[in-house]
Amino acid sequence: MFEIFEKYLTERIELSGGQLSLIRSLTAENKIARGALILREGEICRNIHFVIKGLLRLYRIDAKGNEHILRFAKENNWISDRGSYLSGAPSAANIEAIEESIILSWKKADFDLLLKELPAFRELMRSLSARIHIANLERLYSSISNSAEEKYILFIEKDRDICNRVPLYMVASYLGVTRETLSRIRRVSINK
Amino acid sequence: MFEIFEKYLTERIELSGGQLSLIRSLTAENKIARGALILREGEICRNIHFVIKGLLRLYRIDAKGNEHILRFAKENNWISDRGSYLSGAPSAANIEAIEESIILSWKKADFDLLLKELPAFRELMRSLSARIHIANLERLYSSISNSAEEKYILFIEKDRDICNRVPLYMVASYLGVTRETLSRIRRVSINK
DNA sequence: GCCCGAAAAGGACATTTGTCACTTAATTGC
DNA sequence: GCAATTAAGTGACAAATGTCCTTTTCGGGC
Repeated sequence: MFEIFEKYLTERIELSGGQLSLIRSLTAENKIARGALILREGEICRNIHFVIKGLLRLYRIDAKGNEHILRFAKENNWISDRGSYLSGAPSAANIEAIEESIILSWKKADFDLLLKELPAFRELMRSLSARIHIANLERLYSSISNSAEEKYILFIEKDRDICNRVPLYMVASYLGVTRETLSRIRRVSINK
Repeated sequence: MFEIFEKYLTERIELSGGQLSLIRSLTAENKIARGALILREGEICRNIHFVIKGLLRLYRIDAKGNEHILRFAKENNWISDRGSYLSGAPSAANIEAIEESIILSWKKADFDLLLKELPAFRELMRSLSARIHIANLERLYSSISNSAEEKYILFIEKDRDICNRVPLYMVASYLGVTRETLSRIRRVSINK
C-alpha cells in the first residue's frame, strides 16, 4: 500500500530513491475496521495519518452529547487533530473510520525528521496546509452566510463523493443542522 | 512606528541588526482613515499588512447584499486575504479600517524575499499560521455546534477588547446572526 | 458643543430550525 | 437470508431566528 502513497508523492514532488526509502522506513501501515477510533477524546494525538483507502471523520461531542463532524478524510487526504498534534495537549476530538480503511501513520518525531530532511516534502506539506487553511475559511464563510439549504447544496457540489458515502445524519452533523432539518431540506429540494 | 514592529519581532525571534535593516528597508508605513478600504472586492491582494495601531475588518458581501465579517485585526495582528495573496486570484473580500489605523505593508515579492532570507522569520510566520489555522477550526466548531447566544458569550470571553471596540451590528455580522437577534440575546443576557 | 446620521432597541409577525414521538426503510452482522 | 439494529422520513408543536418597521439613543464630524 505504500506504493499508492509513493505515487501520491512523486506526482507532486521530486524525490530520490534514497529519500523514498527513508520515508518508507518510518511509515506504518494500518487497517482500521469500520467504526474503530484512531484517536479518542482526551488522548494526545501523537501521529499523523494518510488515507490510502476508506473514509474517516474527525468529530467532537458537545456538552449535550451531540456529535459534530469537523472534517471527513478520504483517499489521499491527511488527517490528525492538528491542535493536539502540534501542542501535545489532549485532544477534544475523535477520529473514526466510517468505512473499513487503510491508512499510513507516522509518529510525530519521525514526521518531523522527514520535514527536516526533505525540503520538497516540507514544501508540499506547507502548501497543503495553506490550501486547507483557505478551504476552512470558505467553510466558515459558508456557515455564517448561508442557510442550511444553501450549505447542503454547496456540500453536494463540492464533495459529492463524500456526501454519497456517508449516512445523512453525518451530513447533517457536518453542516451543523439536525437530521430532521436535513430531511426537510431534501424533501423540498427533490421537488425542485 | 517601525519600532513597534521591531519590538514585536525581537520579542519572538532573534534578528541581527542587519536583518532588521533589511526588513525595515522593505517596509511601507501607512495611515488608514476610518472607513477606508485597503482591499476591495475584485482586486488582487498584493500586500500583506501588520497592524501597528487601530482595528480593521475583513468581510465579504453576499448575493443579498449582506456583509459578513470573517476576521478582525487589531494591534499586532497580520492581515491580508490569504487566498488571493497566495494564488493571485481576485479577492472576494474587502478589508476596511474600523478605526483610524496605522499599518505596515509589504509587497508579496518583498515579503517572500524576507521569508527566503530569514529562517527565523519564516519559522515565526509558519507557527503563526498554524495557530490561526487552529483558531479558525475552533470558530468553525463553535459555529456548527453552538447557539447564537453561546457564540456571543464565547466571543466576549475570547475577544472582549474587540467586542468593545466595534459596533454591535459588526459583532452580529461576525457571529453570523442578524442585529435584531443579537439585540434579543443581549436583552436576556443582561437580565441574568 | 451641537446636529445629523448612524446604531441600537423594540414590537409584530413570518419563517426556519429544533425537539419529540413515531413509522418506515435500509443495512449489517451473524 | 433473516433478525436486529440503525438510518431515514414524517407530523405536530415549540423555540429560535429572520424580516420589516418604528422609536430611541448614541457618537462623530464640523
